[in-house]
Amino acid sequence: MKINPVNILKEHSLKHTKQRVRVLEEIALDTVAISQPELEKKLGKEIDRVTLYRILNIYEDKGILHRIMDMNGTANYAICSSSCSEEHHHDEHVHFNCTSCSKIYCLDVTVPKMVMPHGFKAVSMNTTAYGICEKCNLLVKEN
Amino acid sequence: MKINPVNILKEHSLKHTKQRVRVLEEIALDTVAISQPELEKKLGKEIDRVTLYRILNIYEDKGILHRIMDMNGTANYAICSSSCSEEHHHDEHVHFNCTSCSKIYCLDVTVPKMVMPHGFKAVSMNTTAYGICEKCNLLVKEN
DNA sequence: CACAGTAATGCAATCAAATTGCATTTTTAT
DNA sequence: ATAAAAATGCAATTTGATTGCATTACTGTG
Ligand SMILES: [Mn+2]
Ligand SMILES: [Mn+2]
Ligand SMILES: [Zn+2]
Ligand SMILES: [Zn+2]
Repeated sequence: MKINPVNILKEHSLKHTKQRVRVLEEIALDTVAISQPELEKKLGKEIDRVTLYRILNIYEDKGILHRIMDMNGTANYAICSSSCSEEHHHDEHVHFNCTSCSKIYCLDVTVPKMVMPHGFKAVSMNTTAYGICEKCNLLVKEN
Repeated sequence: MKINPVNILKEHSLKHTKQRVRVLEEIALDTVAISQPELEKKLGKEIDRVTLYRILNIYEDKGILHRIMDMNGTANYAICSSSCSEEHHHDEHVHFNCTSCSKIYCLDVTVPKMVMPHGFKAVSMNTTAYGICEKCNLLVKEN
């Protein structure tokens, strides 16, 4: 699915600025989530650090990006599926966090329904698997 | 199950200091996980901030505590089940993060096995449900 | 139980992440 | 083209975490 930053901005009635377009382009480059530090490094001085924070926050609020926290408390961002909205993120798929390369994948695996104890009402679910990703597994085999 | 801080320290061949005992006591007070900021506040100036960091880290390494990250990237700590070791944490239960009181519960619900895509080898799993906890649900009904 | 070696603690300093305030620049509607 | 509103960049601040080192506390041995 092709990402069109300009359309996305329009759809969410956000002003079209080159910084906002740039951030979406960068995140759309790869299917794996990108961490805030990585993004910062890639964008270098094209975009001010503070502006990046603000853009990421607004994108999350609007349901354009979803944020996945890794075990170090670092934020990672990926483009949301089209069903996400300002009211609710539909991010009910499993994430895979590679302990070798530390990349985070949005897997096409749905989180199974789980029965909560009496009195607990779950409205959303977050599942992350930790282990070795496809690429890292291949690298090991080659050597 | 009753927690005995002194025994726990012995079992893991850690030196017995009043700060270490204090931290375990505090965490054992409640079955819900406690956040680092809360802990810091509760311990006040009994224990230096830096010492607390070091104690929590060593407890996690040793498999005495497990760390649960909330959606803000804040660390929360709970006593591990007895089956946890330095080699491997067995924390395969579901966590419940209340969006109202922000408490994190270790639920007695096991994470169902999920099939990973080809090439991805998961070694551990982390599942957190977000919603309203038992206590907060009761509070709502009362009003 | 004293003592020596070793490890843990507390404090100050440093590093890093995130937020805030405000002047300047950019966008968009008219 | 213009004006109002919003976004950006920069400096300053706040908050969170780590490091180095002198002092203090623990533990095993005699
Ligand atoms: Mn995802
Ligand atoms: Mn737990
Ligand atoms: Zn990998
Ligand atoms: Zn609650």
